[in-house]
Amino acid sequence: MSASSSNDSALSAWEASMIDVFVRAASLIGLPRSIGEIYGLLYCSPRALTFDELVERLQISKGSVSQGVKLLRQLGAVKLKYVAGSRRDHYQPELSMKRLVRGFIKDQFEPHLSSGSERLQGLESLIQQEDNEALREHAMGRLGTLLTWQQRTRKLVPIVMAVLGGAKLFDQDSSADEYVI
Amino acid sequence: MSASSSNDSALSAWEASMIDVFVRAASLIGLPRSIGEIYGLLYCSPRALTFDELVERLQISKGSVSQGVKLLRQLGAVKLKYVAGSRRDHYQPELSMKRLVRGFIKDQFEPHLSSGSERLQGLESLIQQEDNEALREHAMGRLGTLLTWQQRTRKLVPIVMAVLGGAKLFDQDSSADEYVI
DNA sequence: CAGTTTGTTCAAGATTTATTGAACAAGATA
DNA sequence: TATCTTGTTCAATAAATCTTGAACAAACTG
Repeated sequence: MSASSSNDSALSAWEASMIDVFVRAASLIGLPRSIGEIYGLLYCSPRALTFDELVERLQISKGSVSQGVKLLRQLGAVKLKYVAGSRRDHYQPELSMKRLVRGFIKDQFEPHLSSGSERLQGLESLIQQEDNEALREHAMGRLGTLLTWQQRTRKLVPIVMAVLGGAKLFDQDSSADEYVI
Repeated sequence: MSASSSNDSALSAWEASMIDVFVRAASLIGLPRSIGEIYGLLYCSPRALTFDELVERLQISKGSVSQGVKLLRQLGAVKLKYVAGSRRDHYQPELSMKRLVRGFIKDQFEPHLSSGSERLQGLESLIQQEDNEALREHAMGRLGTLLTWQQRTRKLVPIVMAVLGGAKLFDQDSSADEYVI
């Protein structure tokens, strides 16, 4: 017979291909392959899947599934569904793009933005210790630019969320579409 | 005397701290440490720096500087400045946030978005090979959702660029600020 | 309680990614 | 042409990250 423990849980062609899309998307935002696989399989499935089903169909370890599901739930990308008569956890994917993006921003992006703010605060006093006056003034100017960049980034977040929430803006640059928040 | 070949090119406290900001930012968008270091040092400097100065002040190899500068130029984050009377290349940082973001999106983001489009195209025919009709219809529904997400992402790019370009939008969600493109 | 089911933890191993540095190419200089 | 300067390439090495799986904890079952 065929090699390896062939079970009927193998992924179909379209499932493998759709999971591949999520694996690439995960990699794009710096998340490991297994995360993309787990979310991808849940996204393909018409019903909530159990821990064991994820292990078996994806052929990855229990450890990977456990950690992957943990992070995905933290991001709000996967939710538990309680199924009567079963002790097992059943996992479902979040399907709202807005919530997915919000979860990612809140968990993976905002913390860096906040710690960045603190860091820039401390930078000013270090710059004041520079002896060379011209260089010190130059550095203060650059610090100012950095603060501007930070402010713009902060303003961007709610705008992105608004667009993903279905809001429309009027956009005079792109002639074809009209947006209004 | 002190250990190691101590030269007077060591980074000052504020330089190290500012470079650290860029190293973290680079890591956030999936770029290696050396890229953040190179851009960071150029950002600190009041004048264009040479290849050798980057190697010596950052204490990284010629290979890293060569590859790092190559990518940064590709992203449009670093530009050459021709200096009369010197054969060496002199590098300067791009200081426009809009151009920095545009370069990053064009080089590192758009390609993935484009290849994603192709991939979704092929997915439909794979789904049509699914025997189970209910499952096939479910999969088609999910593919549709994915296409919607892709469209929204594409619409987002020009909006982000517009905001970074200084455009203002009216935003009814955040009560404090008013934006109008 | 003893055994079972379900999922977690984390150190070790596997894999991926980044960095180094010696050999090399291209162009200036003498 | 021979030599020097400047920067690139890429195979080997180092470092960072991910995955595995055995040991463990918690909660249910009989």
